[in-house]
Formats: sequence, C-alpha cells, structure tokens
Amino acid sequence: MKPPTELAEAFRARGLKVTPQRQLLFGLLDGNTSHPTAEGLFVEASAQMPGISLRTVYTTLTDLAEMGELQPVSCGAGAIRFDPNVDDHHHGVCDSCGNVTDAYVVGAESLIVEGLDGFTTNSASIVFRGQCAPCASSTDESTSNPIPNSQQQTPNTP
Amino acid sequence: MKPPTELAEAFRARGLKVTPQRQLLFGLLDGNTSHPTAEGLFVEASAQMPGISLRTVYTTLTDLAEMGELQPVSCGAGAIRFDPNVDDHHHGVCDSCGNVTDAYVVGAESLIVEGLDGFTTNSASIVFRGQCAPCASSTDESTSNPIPNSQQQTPNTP
DNA sequence: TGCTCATCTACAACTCGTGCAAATTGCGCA
DNA sequence: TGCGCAATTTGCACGAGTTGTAGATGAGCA
Ligand SMILES: [Mn+2]
Ligand SMILES: [Mn+2]
Ligand SMILES: [Zn+2]
Ligand SMILES: [Zn+2]
Repeated sequence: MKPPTELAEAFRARGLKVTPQRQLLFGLLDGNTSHPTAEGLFVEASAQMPGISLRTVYTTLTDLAEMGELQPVSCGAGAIRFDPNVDDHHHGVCDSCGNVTDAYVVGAESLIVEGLDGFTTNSASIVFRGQCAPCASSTDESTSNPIPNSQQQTPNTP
Repeated sequence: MKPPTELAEAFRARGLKVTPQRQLLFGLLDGNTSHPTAEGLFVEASAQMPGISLRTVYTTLTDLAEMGELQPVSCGAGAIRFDPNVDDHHHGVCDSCGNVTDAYVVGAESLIVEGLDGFTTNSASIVFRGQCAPCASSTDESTSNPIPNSQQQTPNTP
C-alpha cells in the first residue's frame, strides 16, 4: 500500500474525495502488519474519531481493495482481513489466537498440479494452519498460561 | 468417505442413530464430487424428502466432519462446502461459475516457506482461482454465451 | 462564499450458520 | 413384540459479518 499522502492523491485522481474518515483509515493501515478486520479497524478508528460508522470503514476498504492498495484475505473462518501488504505472499493462521502472519513461499509457481486440466489459474493462495510461536510455548510448558487464549484479538472458537 | 452402509455402522458404533434423514444425506454425498454446500444438499434432499430441515442437514454434515468422513472446504467466499473426498488435496475455484475442482499438488510438503519461524504447521490448503475449461471457452470465443454466468450453481457475484 | 455531487451515518436487510426447546423417533432391552 | 428414554428432528430465534438505501452532511471547485 502506498503511504497516506500518495493515497490521498490517488483518491483525488480517481475523483474520490479525501475525507477525514478516509485519512484516518489510511493512517491506521499504513505499515499495519496485523491483518486487521473491518471491525477491528472500526474499533481503532472510533477511538480517534467517535461517531465514524462501520459502513464507512467497509466502503473505504473496498475502495482501497479495488485500487489494488489492499489485499482482502480470507482465512477460512471469521471475518475477511485486509492486508496493506500486496506482495505475492501467503499466510499462516494460528488456531489458538487467530493471529495471521505473512508467509513467503519460494517455488510456488513451479508446483505440479494434477486435476486442473483446462483450468486457467489467475492466482493461488496458501493458508497454513497451526500454532504460532507464542501459543505453542504457552501451551507446551505446563506453567500457568499468561494469555488464556480467549482474550487476544479474534480468538478462534471452532 | 465410507459408503452409506458403513457410515450407518459407524454412526451406530458412536451411539448416533441412523435416521431416514441421515441415510438420505449419506446417499447424496456418496461419490459426490461437486463440493456441495449445506444449502445445496438441502435442496436435493428436499426433493426426495419434503419437510427435511436445513438444520438437520447442518447437524449431519457436522457429525460427518467430526468423524473425519467429510472435509469442510472454505473457498474464500460464500458458504462452506463439504467434500466426501478426504484425501490430502486442494481446490480450483472458477471465478465465473463458482464450480470447485479437486487439485492434487505434488511436492507441496517440500515448499520453502519464509516468515513462519516458530510456527507449527498442522495443515496447508491451497486455493487456485481462475476460469474452468467450460467458462474459459465460452468467454474466449466471441460467440453467444450459452451459459450467462449467473444461472449455474453458486454463481460468484463479487 | 456558495454550489453540487460524493460521502457519511443510521438503519434495515441479507447470508450463512448456530442455539434452543418441544415434539418425535430409533433402538437396546425385557 | 412392545417399552422407555436418550437422541434426533423441526421450527424459530438469534448472531456474526456484510451490503443496500436514503436523507443529512461536507469536500472541492469557481
Ligand atoms: Mn499478509
Ligand atoms: Mn475436493
Ligand atoms: Zn497464536
Ligand atoms: Zn466455470
């Protein structure tokens, strides 16, 4: 994703207005590696701009995604996440805390795929599921768990 | 997925009852390669057993999934699909008609993944997006499109 | 400064799935 | 074969997540 200043220009160039709501979201997304959901961004935005509506957050995120500045990421369950990292990359999802981590896969293009004869592939996305490092250590060790697995952001309850 | 007869035994062995509703669903899933949704199975089941409830379909599918007889497949958007093919395999999703095809990927285990240090991977699922063969030929050729892309099962409307 | 169309907010609606409780039924057992 | 009861079915409500809509509001431009 471009930095906020350039996003403002890109919006104006498209005939879209640069509103305080949008600028706030530009800032919240800039350099954000947490793969936030619309709801999550709404909560953060509301802290700085009480009264902002969830609808506006969705609209802005959709605009950014259409401009290619944001990559929507479906992790298999729960809300869609929005990723300012538009590199060609994939994701690891922790089944305990729900955190999503960037994963760069080398050689994905040279995979041998059987069964898709005649299929024209436009994109491939890989989701790794498992346990992130903090969750693995906090459950492996029999010591008291400082993070009870249901208080972190977007916990999974399958 | 086991054949219906063996599923009946497996259910009874678990203390689950073998009802007409469940037997009907066993039959609809047996050898089914269409990756149906709960709603889709409900429609098919309703044709043979009017009055069956969508709730019962969900319950039975959940039971089968917990027994490992069915694999829930998230394709990134829309309803969860249920796959009687529990092999280790992946999926191609057509962006035009929404059809889901099995894809067997060779060498997926030996992929080099960067960025997931400390992450314990339990599973990896790959979703290929693009155009299936029928959709590709019907849109490439400038002839009249016999399938207007919105009448097939589970059309995508992004 | 004033105009005007895009945007914002509030609210309804919609999709997919789950929780719940009353009525029904499979099935082990006498 | 007939009982008894736990499992199941059904219908409905509810919840999360997302989108449609319309009137109020405001950004950008002359
Ligand atoms: Mn990412
Ligand atoms: Mn499959
Ligand atoms: Zn974790
Ligand atoms: Zn297709």
